[in-house]
Amino acid sequence: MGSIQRPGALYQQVAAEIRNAISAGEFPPGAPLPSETQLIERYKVSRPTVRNAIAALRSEGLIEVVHGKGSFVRPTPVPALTIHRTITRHDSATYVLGHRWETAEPPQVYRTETTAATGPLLELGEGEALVVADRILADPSAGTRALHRTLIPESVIKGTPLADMPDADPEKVYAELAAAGRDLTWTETVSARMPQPEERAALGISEATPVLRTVRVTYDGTARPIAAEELLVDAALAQVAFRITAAEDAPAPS
Amino acid sequence: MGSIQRPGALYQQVAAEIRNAISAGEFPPGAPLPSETQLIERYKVSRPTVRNAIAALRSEGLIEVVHGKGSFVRPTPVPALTIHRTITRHDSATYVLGHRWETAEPPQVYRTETTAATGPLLELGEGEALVVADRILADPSAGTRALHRTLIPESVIKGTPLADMPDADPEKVYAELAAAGRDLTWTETVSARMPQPEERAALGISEATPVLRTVRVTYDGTARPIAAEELLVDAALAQVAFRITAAEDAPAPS
DNA sequence: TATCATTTGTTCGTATGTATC
DNA sequence: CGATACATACGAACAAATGAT
Repeated sequence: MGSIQRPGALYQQVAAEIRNAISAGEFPPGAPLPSETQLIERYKVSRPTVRNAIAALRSEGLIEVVHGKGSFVRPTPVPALTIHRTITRHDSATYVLGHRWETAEPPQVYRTETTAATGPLLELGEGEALVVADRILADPSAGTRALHRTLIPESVIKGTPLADMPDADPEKVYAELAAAGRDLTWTETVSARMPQPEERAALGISEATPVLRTVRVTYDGTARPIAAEELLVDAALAQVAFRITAAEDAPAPS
Repeated sequence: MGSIQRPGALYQQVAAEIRNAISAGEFPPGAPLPSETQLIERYKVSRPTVRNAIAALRSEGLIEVVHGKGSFVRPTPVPALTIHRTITRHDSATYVLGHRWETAEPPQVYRTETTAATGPLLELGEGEALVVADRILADPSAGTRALHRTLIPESVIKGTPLADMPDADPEKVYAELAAAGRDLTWTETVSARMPQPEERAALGISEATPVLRTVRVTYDGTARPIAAEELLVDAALAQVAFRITAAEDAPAPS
């Protein structure tokens, strides 16, 4: 299936170098990359090799190339359009984001701080203390895997039993929070993007295949959300389905 | 933005030829494409040109290339995994799949027959009569467009007022069906894939960007669905959000 | 308006490495 | 092991888009 390109290939090395330079901030979002000629000099490779590296970054959605101008770091896409639905939960199964998964590997739990990527999820600024749990889930019957991440602000956990069991299942987390008398509501958002190289490797995703990203944010009636869950699955193998029934007081949809 | 590659480029012509050959059935799903050497002879072009064409088809997700073996037509991905949710509709706005759109161009309505792609949506075999309406929708405030398609079996329309107004808005369709005494329920499915070249052009989607595909299937309690809607939007610009509240009799989710 | 330098796009040629059968 | 097929890499030349002169 997903033909694994040789990682030691010259153009892959160049692509990795540029990738690192971007994440290191040398080329911030929107900034132009060095021209092909400059990259040739910088890395002492031929033009086909440079172009191959650029093509790899392009197909990851990391950069954008404009004929006659140059290559530019693609800004993190902020969805300008959100298609909203308001729904009421009726299902009771203890599923992770609506599906029963097995945990393929022990969860990785760590403390960190909110970043520009994770902060907005929880409506927090950058640099706030955060407890993160990463899981690799598996559905053996479908032969699929998924990446699951739970993010909870440390301020929410502090003083609760959760502080002593940071590797708890999401279900237990919600049960604890509900037991603490919180009245929970949720928002779920479905989006899609091209996977990053590590995500492709972890999920075994073949090229030109996007990932579905489902984010669930939990509220308890206070100003800020108290937790966020993120689920990444191969979009070629998985979909998210909603069975809908009209409430008696609701007219027909559309 | 989306740097439009020159359509007249040699490798684009070759890519188009292969694309046509695939959709014409010369290379069915799973079948191997001719080798690079054979393509060089067939189209009288150089190896880089052939490889460029193959790279284009790869990035569309149309073919899969295996080192040392060959290129193969990728079978239409059937989602092996569906993440299910059951929800109750409470919103009443007359939106198209939950969002207010403007119709950018007059809808294109035509009669056709179900295919291997459209048949399963309505749980019909191939060759059943179908009324299809294609729309290009726009959200000027977000600067985004969407492709919307309505599919209704002719057997459902026959004898109803809809037979005389095939270009009706989806809202009117549901209103008519509900007025006919049908008790409607719906299923919505969110998936993602790489756009086809025409879809990319119609939506102005930049490369390496997937499209979100939302499909709504309408049931009326009988065995088969009576209508299907399909909405395609740029996944970099749009997301689908569900605001969730727990029913009083429902436990916490997940 | 026209021209020019810069930058990316396209196309050829050639050679060698590596996976598959 | 050999034949076939795709992957990587270099060199070279011209075309086309962009922005500044």
